[in-house]
Parts: sequence; structure tokens; C-alpha cells
Amino acid sequence: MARYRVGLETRERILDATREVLGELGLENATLKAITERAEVGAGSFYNLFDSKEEAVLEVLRQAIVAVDPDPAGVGRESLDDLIEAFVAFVTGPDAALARIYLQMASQALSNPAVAARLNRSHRHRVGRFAAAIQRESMGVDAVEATAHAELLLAALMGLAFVLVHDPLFDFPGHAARLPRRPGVAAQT
Amino acid sequence: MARYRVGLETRERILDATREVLGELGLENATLKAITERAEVGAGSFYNLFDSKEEAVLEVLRQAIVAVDPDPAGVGRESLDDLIEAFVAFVTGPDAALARIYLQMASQALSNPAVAARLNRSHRHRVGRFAAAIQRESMGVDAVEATAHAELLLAALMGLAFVLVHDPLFDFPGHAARLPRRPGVAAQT
DNA sequence: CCCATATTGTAGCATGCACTCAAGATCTGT
DNA sequence: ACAGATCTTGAGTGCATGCTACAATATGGG
Repeated sequence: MARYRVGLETRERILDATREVLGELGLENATLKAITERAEVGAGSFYNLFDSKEEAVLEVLRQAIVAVDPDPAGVGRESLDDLIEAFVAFVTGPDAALARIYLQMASQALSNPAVAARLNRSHRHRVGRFAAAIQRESMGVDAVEATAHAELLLAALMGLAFVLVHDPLFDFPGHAARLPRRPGVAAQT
Repeated sequence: MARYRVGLETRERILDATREVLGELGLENATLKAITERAEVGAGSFYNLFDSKEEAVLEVLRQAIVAVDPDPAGVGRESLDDLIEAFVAFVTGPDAALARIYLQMASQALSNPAVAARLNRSHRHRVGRFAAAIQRESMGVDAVEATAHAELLLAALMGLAFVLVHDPLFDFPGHAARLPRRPGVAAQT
């Protein structure tokens, strides 16, 4: 739709505003008014560049899903520390808005099967990456054990991220650093 | 407001319906219509027993916060296994609706400081209980270390609970059982 | 038997939302 | 500089939905 330079710039400005609003106010309050006011554009301008509000929102949600699992080129090479560090950077870095959006999606999915399925795929993929790194670093660990540990690590990272969002003073990087890098002793049967 | 037996019963029925609707449809879709239909009650009847919709909803949210941290009498006595088991029971047992509601609140809180503060208090209290149990069972662990480990355990439990909600086939109890009961080796500095 | 309470469901009111449109401003290639 | 395409505006439309009140009827209980 956008052909002129100004149009493309406005489009970006609207997407930025959408991302900020989603991160700060949540999906529910991400109304057209909130987005257009933040972007400093008229409603008509929005609809010149997007077919619907949904279109802009979905674009940002896609960004969030991608951002949580960055650098796909590194698959098969990166260390567990790298992966954890990347997650910490995702949550505490400049993309924190996307992280908040991702967490919101996680709960939004409670009552939205389509979102849940999408997140699940993304989640399983990340579990695979973590598990592969674990196996690479801790030999003698079989795939099942590595996957289980990966699941624990990711669950803990997500849980810690929630605490951080509720309490901005929470030392997220410190706790993430304490996470056990290799599977612990087997659980009692 | 309710004086007669039938009134009190209807009140309970409405609260049950509110809990179910909140768990299944989420806070957003917990409309008066949804609640009264589920409870098989007219709208007027609802307002004879509650002053507002908010009143019923808040009552259920309170239930969820209490349910996540049960048996306050046991404080100072229970084992870490007990605490973890209680959380597993909370998430997988008959109160699963309350668990889902609790998880929803966790994200609702992203854009609601009042809710966030309330959850934070509840969370810190549970961290304290977990940390105390850890110290009781693993001697030689100082309070700081125990608290940090408690934070990790609770974060992991929350994270695993989210996975379970997204994927009903997820083996939540199995993964919870794998959680390390004592702090691991100190993190690298 | 009588009054207090409970129940119904429709109607009212307000709100807020996504989206449209006609008119004028701005761009950009030529 | 021109002309047509693109961009922008912002009040306005229509719709959906929500919460709540009310007057009439039914039920409970002492």
C-alpha cells in the first residue's frame, strides 16, 4: 500500500507505537486510539497503511516470537551459556517490550488455542536447541535427560522473567546465572 | 444481602460459575452474561446477591491467591517435597481452574500495578516458605543461598505450569519431581 | 397467613471500539 | 513546474457489548 518514502516511515512509526503500547498496556488496552496517538497519526492514516488493527498487532506478535529465539544460524553450534545469555539479553535489553509481549501471549494463550499452538511450536524448538547444547557439553547425558533438563531451564527462565516484570528491582541476570548447567541427580522414583 | 437458604445457595452457584468462567475464558471474557448463563441465573438475581460484577470476580481472585499457598498452619514444619507436591496438586488437581486463574493474573499484572503488588507479596511469602524448608533440609546453606534456590524452584514451577496449560499432555508432575531439592554448585563469578 | 426475600428478563443507558470518508496537503518522476 | 499518485486528517458511523435498574411474579419462613 505504501509507495512513497513518507508512507513507509509512517508505517514503521506505527509498528513502533504498536510494540510500545502492547508492551506497556497489554493486548487488551492496545486500542486503535492508543496506537495512533502514540504514533502521532490520524486514524485514517493508519488505515491507509494497514488493512486492519489486527494486521499491525499480528506483525508485532510475530516479532516477539522471533525475538525470543534469535540467531537461527547458530543452531548446532552455540553453548548453553550463550543461549541463556541470549534470553537474559532478550528480557533485560532494549527489546524488553517484546519480552513483555511474549509473556502476555503466554497467558493470552490460556484462552486462545491458536496462539497456544504457535507458542508451543516455538517452545519445543527452543527446548531442542537447549537440549542439544546440554548434550554437547555434558557427555554421558542421553537425549531424554537433556530434554528434561532443557525443559526445566526454560521454565525457570520464563518464571524468573515473570518475577522481573512484577518487580523491576529483581536481579534477573543473577538468578539466571545460578541455573544449573547440567542435569542434576536423578529424581527419586 | 442473602438471608434465606436459597439465596446463599444461589450465591455459591454464582461464585462457582464465576470461577469456571474465569478459568476457561479468561478475565476478559468473564462477562456478566457468561457468568449468569453458566450459573443458570437471571441478571437481576445476580445483583440481588452482589453489588457488582467486580465483587464476585475479586472474591474468586482472592480464592486463587489463597489456593496457591495453602495450609498456612504448616509454616515452619513442612518439607520441600511437601511444598512442591502441594503446588503440583494445585496445578493438576481439582482446583486447576484456580491455577489457571492465578496464571492469568500473573500476566494481567503486567499492566496493573495493584495486582502486581498483591502477587508480589504472595510470591515473596512463598519464597520464604520454600527457603525455610531448604535451610531445614540442607544444612550448611545460608539464608541468601536458600532464598536464591527457592526463587529458582518457584520460577521453574510457574514456568512448567505455563507449559502444561499450553499442552495438556505435558508431564508436569514428572518434571516437577526432577527439580533439584538443594542448591547446586555456586555459579561462576 | 403475611412479609421479607429471591428471581426473572427486558429495557435503558453509557461507553468504547474499529473503521470510513471526503477533502485537502504532500510527494515524486518527468 | 506539473500532474497524478499517495498521504493525512479527524469528525462521524454503526455496531457491539457491557453493567445495571426495575416492576412483576414466585418462593421462603416464622
